[in-house]
Amino acid sequence: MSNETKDLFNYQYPSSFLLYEMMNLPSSTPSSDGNNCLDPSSYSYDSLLQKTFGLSPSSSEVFHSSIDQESKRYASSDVTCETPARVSASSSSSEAGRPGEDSGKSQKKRELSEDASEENQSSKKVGKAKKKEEKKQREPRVSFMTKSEVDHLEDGYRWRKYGQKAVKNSQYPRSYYRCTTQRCNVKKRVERSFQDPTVVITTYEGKHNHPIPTNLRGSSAAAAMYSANFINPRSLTHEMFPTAAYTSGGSAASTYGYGPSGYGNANPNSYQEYRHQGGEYELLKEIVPSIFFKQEP
DNA sequence: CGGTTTTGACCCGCGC
DNA sequence: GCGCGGGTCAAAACCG
Repeated sequence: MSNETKDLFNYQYPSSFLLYEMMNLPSSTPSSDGNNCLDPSSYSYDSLLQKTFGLSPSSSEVFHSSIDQESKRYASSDVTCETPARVSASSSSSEAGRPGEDSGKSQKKRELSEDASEENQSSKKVGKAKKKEEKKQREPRVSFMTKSEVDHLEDGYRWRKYGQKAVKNSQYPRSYYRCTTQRCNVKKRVERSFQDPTVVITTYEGKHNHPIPTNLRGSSAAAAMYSANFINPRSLTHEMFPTAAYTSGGSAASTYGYGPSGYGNANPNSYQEYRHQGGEYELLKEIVPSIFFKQEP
């Protein structure tokens, strides 16, 4: 981590560390072996970090937990990708659902309201079936756990909040964000761990089809990314995510950072910009390099 | 004034 | 079939 980064990091997130997890979602993902674990062979997190973040594995530990569907997220993972010594991230590639996801739901309502109109009658049914398929093939998701006081991590992209829901068994709500770039269907969810309020879980879904907005608040954005630091998440992870596999010696990468603002946005300029970590390694590559590599001494 | 956040309503899938 | 929880919509409020 560069000095600059560090400074920034310390400045903004003195004690934040990042936990991360990448998951493949639906079973439909071509992930290697069928289980929902990430395929270690595909992407070693360490290497990922080193390549994209320029971080060395020794810098921190990474946790990886395989998660199935978010709904079962922290509960299902007995499957676990007992991660060996290294964490691996996998990418699922089902981009199939592409056009959908978003459209799926948005269509929903539109259909409902427009259905009233004649022609939509048929599209309604078709649409539903279609939606179903689309739904099954959700986009790859990547989720990160970051110890931070702020909920909103800045990752360089611009997001618009479109919903918030109370999370069961948690006193903290989950916020839903969508990339504001036109035709970009990337979404992300942000919530706090109910077991450790200091940990923010951010889940990205989809892949950005556009470059990162350049009007970031300078290094702060990058810093932010770094900020989501990683520090020995071990204890945390174990307690919080029983199923999460944890690796020692791995490194963690931070993906985004926050602006000083949190929920509401204390920082006028940074309020809704983050760096997004797409759903997969590729995404990481797309995004990270520009920011992280630069800072590498 | 345009873009974002808030928030209640709605839809859907799933388990019982 | 029903209830529950998750995810999204969209109108209104808010803000720079």
